Amino acid sequence: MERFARRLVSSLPGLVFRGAGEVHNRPALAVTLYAAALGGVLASSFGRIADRTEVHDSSQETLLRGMKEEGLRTVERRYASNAEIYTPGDPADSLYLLLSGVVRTYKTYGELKEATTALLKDGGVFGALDLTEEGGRQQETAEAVTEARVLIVRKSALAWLVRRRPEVSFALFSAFSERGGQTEALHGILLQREVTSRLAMLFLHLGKRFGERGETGELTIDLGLTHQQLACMTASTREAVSKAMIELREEGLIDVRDRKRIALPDMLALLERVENGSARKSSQAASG
Amino acid sequence: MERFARRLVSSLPGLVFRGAGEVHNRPALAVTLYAAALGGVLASSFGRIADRTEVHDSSQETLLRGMKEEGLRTVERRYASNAEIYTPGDPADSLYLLLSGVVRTYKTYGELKEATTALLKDGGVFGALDLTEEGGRQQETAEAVTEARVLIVRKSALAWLVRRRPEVSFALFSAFSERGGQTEALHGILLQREVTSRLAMLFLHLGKRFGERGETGELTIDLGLTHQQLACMTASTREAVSKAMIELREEGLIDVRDRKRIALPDMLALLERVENGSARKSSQAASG
DNA sequence: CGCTGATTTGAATTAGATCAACGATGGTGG
DNA sequence: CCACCATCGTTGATCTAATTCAAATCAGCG
Repeated sequence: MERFARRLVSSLPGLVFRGAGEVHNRPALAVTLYAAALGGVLASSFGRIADRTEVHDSSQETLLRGMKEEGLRTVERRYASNAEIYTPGDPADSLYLLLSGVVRTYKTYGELKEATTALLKDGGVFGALDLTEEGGRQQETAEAVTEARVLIVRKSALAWLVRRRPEVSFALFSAFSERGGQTEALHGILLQREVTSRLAMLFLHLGKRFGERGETGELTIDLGLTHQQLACMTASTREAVSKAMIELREEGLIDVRDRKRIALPDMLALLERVENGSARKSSQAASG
Repeated sequence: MERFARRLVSSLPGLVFRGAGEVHNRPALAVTLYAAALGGVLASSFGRIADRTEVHDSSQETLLRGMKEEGLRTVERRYASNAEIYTPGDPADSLYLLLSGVVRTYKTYGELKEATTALLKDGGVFGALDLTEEGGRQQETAEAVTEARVLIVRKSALAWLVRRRPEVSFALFSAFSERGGQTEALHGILLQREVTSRLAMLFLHLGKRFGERGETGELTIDLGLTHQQLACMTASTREAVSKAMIELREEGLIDVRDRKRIALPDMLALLERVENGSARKSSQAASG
């Protein structure tokens, strides 16, 4: 798949994939690399399926099978839409496996402001991601976006399982790094200066993770997100999101269907929009 | 220590630690929680020592001992200050353990702009943090800030070791979650709207991780950071950092000693500054 | 139908980026 | 040891983007 993405990317004007060692501080570098990161999605737009999620799913299966076969005590719980799963201060002695549905985690900053830190779909793992600190507490809030089924496992039980079945640790590593990728993506969003770019970046990210491919082959994000929610994910305001959405819509980069279904006709154009938007005002080769 | 932090925090006006379930959308909540997270540092300002790093160090020892005893093939390498350890596109088939010195990882955005994503000290682990994807590539650049000794281990070798010695996986979990905490902290910084707040947040973070306690009991950050470097860590500019620094200095929240030694006389006041700075302009109870 | 919440628009204000310029600093090589 | 140069810190003027505030429109729903 990576080969495929490389071919795909290098077939576009201004996007050249370079090998290791050649990639220092060149124009359009960020586009290139991010395009490579988007490889799964881009490739699947040509009829192929991203393999990242498959890998991940299989590792979750490994984990679930291991837990089952060793008779680990787990609790499966259902949460209605908007229900809180845990809040800051709750003991962080368990890990949460999302079996179905969508869950988001967020932090509150300022007095009333909240920022979404991650959006998870089935197969995701959340809760403070470490097995060592038993006495820790949650630092953020997790809430169900859609109805969700969650499997709750004590970290101590998981630690026991890891000792007994080392291979499940790989499932955990995989889940952790998946989560790491999420937060990395959030950086990609927050580091953009302009609201429009941040929003574009967010859509790229959401499209990659939650996009559904319709009949026409277009990727659509159908999470029923309000402008307020988008503002929370881009560290911005409702109004600014409204304006940025209109801007992106007029440029044909996104397309809002009936109610809150966001279609992404051209992810690469969207990506270039991000680049150009921020490239316009970049200066001062930084050395810090 | 947590109990201690709680007592400490709740002894301050406006800062009340609440138990689980009581912590929904209350004023000063973020202060409370962040103060709890800072517990180690705050507590140590009363003569106690943060335990987080100790735990971490011991887990790295476990890892090193395991690698040694099983005869894992590793490469130890020295890097001069400012030397590049890897760049984007390099194969991500190894993990890097920082034995001594300081290393930073950064990404380039736009054409010339770079953003520091993590600052690591001895005991830190870097490189793409997953053991599963062998074929992946680095997405960011790692460079030595000070002279650094780095131990490089193949992921495949590490995977073998995990299977053979399940306990080392805990060391890896610990290292990964440490890194996760780093990126979380970065979010805390980037989510602040104002440069002054972002800078204050950065100092809190750096103080927590790199602060040295002098004779007077003050925490000082002595990394020789330039304004340009601070700008890179706060997604801002040199000039804006200059102004923000002066502002913080005039408020007595930081104190710059001879050359580039930043002293933090009162971490909690700094924290409240972040809160108030953003509280002034918070509105719209968010539900997204 | 009137309510509530979401979206959109506009005007005023402000924070910060940008650009330019200056002295200070520190390291380099002659 | 000194001249040179690059980087750093600071300041001010200008300009743009985004927040803030206010208000109108629109949607679904009891």
